[in-house]
Amino acid sequence: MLDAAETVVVKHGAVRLTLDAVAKQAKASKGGVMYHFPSKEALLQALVTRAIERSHAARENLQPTSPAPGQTLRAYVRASVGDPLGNDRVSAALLSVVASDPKLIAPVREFFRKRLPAIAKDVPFERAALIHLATEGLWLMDLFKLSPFNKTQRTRIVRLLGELAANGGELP
Amino acid sequence: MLDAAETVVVKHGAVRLTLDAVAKQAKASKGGVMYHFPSKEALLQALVTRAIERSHAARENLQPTSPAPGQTLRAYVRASVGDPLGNDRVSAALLSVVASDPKLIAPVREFFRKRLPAIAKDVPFERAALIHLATEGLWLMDLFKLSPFNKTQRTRIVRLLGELAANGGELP
DNA sequence: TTTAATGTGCCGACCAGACGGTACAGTAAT
DNA sequence: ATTACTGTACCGTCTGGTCGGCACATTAAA
Repeated sequence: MLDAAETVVVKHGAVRLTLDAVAKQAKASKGGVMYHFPSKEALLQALVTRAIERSHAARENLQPTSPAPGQTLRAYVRASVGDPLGNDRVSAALLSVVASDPKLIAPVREFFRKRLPAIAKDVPFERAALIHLATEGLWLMDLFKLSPFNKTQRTRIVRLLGELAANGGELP
Repeated sequence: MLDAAETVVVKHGAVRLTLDAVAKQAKASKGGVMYHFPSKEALLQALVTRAIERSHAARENLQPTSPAPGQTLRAYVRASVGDPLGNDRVSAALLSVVASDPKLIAPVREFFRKRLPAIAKDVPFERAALIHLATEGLWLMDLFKLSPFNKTQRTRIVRLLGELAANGGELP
């Protein structure tokens, strides 16, 4: 059922996430959808929860073997922007709708709040903050298709972010 | 008329930007709104154009007197994230709706594409890209109320961005 | 063993409200 | 007469949500 909802969101965007559309995609009836989710908001909440869990898992899977400083931050960078919009089209499509509802955005905020200390424990604050912001910036701009960088430039930037995180490299 | 639309967007969010709501806010009739804008999309387009112009003007107004390298980039940083969500609540509220419509997002993308070379001409590419991304990241996270930084931290970050842009400072 | 009762999972028709847009008669100023 | 609206009424569509009911399975009673 949630799979069907995600398919709809990715295919037609979150604005067109309709109970009917989900029902159709799931080869069920609207009544059937309403049976599982008491309201549309409940459905959206479930989607958000799932997206958060997936994002969390994506980073865990890239967790480094070596405990050298900055490796966790580097894993986060790779998990987030390693390949353009590869992993998480669902979050991408969801965000615009979720953003306009305080109830839905709250768990996402919580997720972000907890993630920062988890990934940046062994890196100086300002460096970690900069890398974190740039990574999120790139992710968000990709999502809105707003990024002014071409493919080559993007690759360079991602590499730079990884180096800054792990090797303590300096900016040119 | 556009002022009224902006008021509605800021007060109730862009999802509730209704022709009726705009008419009511402008103390006019719906017919009057439709007289000026043939469709709702036209109204949204006008709002987007206005927001872009305002953003452009905000940066121009902070244009530096000295032509030292990085000053333009620094002005951009200050104009964008100098104070939290001070200048441009309209763009903020608009974005979530604009993002889900390719026709509306296109001019924004164009704006971004042209802005990057304008602000980063006299700064090494990787440095400029990093500052640009971090700035946009901070702006977007502020907008979605997703930023995990408190006020003190935010101030530090903004200062860091300015220094990296202008003085060629290095990361701690 | 047959029959009745209860609960579950789902269907599909329908409803009420919101919204974009149309139509049109009227009006006040230029 | 033209322009720039107002005000009202209306339409079609979309959407979230409700509601009665159906098929089926399990359980309880006769």
